[in-house]
Amino acid sequence: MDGFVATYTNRLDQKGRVSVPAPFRSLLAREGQDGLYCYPALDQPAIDGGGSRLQEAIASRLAVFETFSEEHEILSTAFYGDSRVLKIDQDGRIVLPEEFRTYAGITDTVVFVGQGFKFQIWSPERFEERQKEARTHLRSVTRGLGRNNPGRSAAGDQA
Amino acid sequence: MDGFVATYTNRLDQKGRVSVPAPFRSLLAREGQDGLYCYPALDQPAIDGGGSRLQEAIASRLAVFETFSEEHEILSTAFYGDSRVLKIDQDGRIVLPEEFRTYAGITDTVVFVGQGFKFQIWSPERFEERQKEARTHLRSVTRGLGRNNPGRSAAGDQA
DNA sequence: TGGGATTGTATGGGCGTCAATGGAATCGCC
DNA sequence: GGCGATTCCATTGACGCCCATACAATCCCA
Repeated sequence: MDGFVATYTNRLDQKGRVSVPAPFRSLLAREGQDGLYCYPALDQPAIDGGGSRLQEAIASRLAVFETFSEEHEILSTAFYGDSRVLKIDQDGRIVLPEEFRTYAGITDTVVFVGQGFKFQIWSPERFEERQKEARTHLRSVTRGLGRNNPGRSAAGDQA
Repeated sequence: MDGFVATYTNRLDQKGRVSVPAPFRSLLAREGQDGLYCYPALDQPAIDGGGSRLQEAIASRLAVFETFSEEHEILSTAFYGDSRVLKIDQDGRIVLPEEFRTYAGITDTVVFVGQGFKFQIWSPERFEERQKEARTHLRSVTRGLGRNNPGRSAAGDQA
């Protein structure tokens, strides 16, 4: 069962470095990646990250369009232009670029959230808000289904 | 999977030289190119640049049209007629020809934008608009529009 | 079974190297 | 010899690489 699972909270140091959770690192290594592929999440103030599977997913979305078509041009600008390949140093850390920290509202602490074939990087505060929403939403859904409270929300707890 | 990824902003000096971003240079080297293949982008005030993969993409794009057909003539003129092979000096810099700077509205700063198999060179001002447009477009594509209609609507597959 | 040792991870900091950039020097064509 | 173009050199600042520390979980062994 390969996939990014669980959430981890790590701190940024003064250089803007942060450790990628070890389980995520070993999964990336298994995908045959040395760098970490990242871009701003489309509909959330967070950063999407992953390895070759994430890249392939993006490439396949572009592949349906004719090369040099206007559609291909503009989408590749948005996809690749906003992406970064972050180098993972030998201690397992990355430096989060300024644009990403701004976009996600990150200052000195980040949350890594596993999402299967990719994961997300959040600021703790914003992730907390989102979790709250997700829980109430989930509760209303389960109530509607007439089930018992199944327990925690899907995204799990702290590591 | 490697391609041109991310955006870099570099300055032109008084001689019109500008550093090609180091990651782009190493990718060009891996493609077995020493020069940088460039031409004015078809529908945008920017310069397309790349290596052998870009040239192959152009060739295969042209190949679908019959030689001497009107489409072939028009496209080959656009792709080949105004193209240049810019020499990369030993410090990793190129000299942007006057025609290119004029076409792209470049004065003293340029933006290199990765687009996978190629990249583009923009003036910062114009790129900002273009980027806004691209992000908006991506959002609208990803949202509601038919995800299973790769052909005519804008959307590809799920990522 | 308890405690010490060991290992792996996260984190902080020092330092050398490389990339970007500006300017000088050299080459070549006219 | 003049002038543009190319090569070479110097500076600076960021980044990668390395080492040190702290802490927790695990293992080993008496």
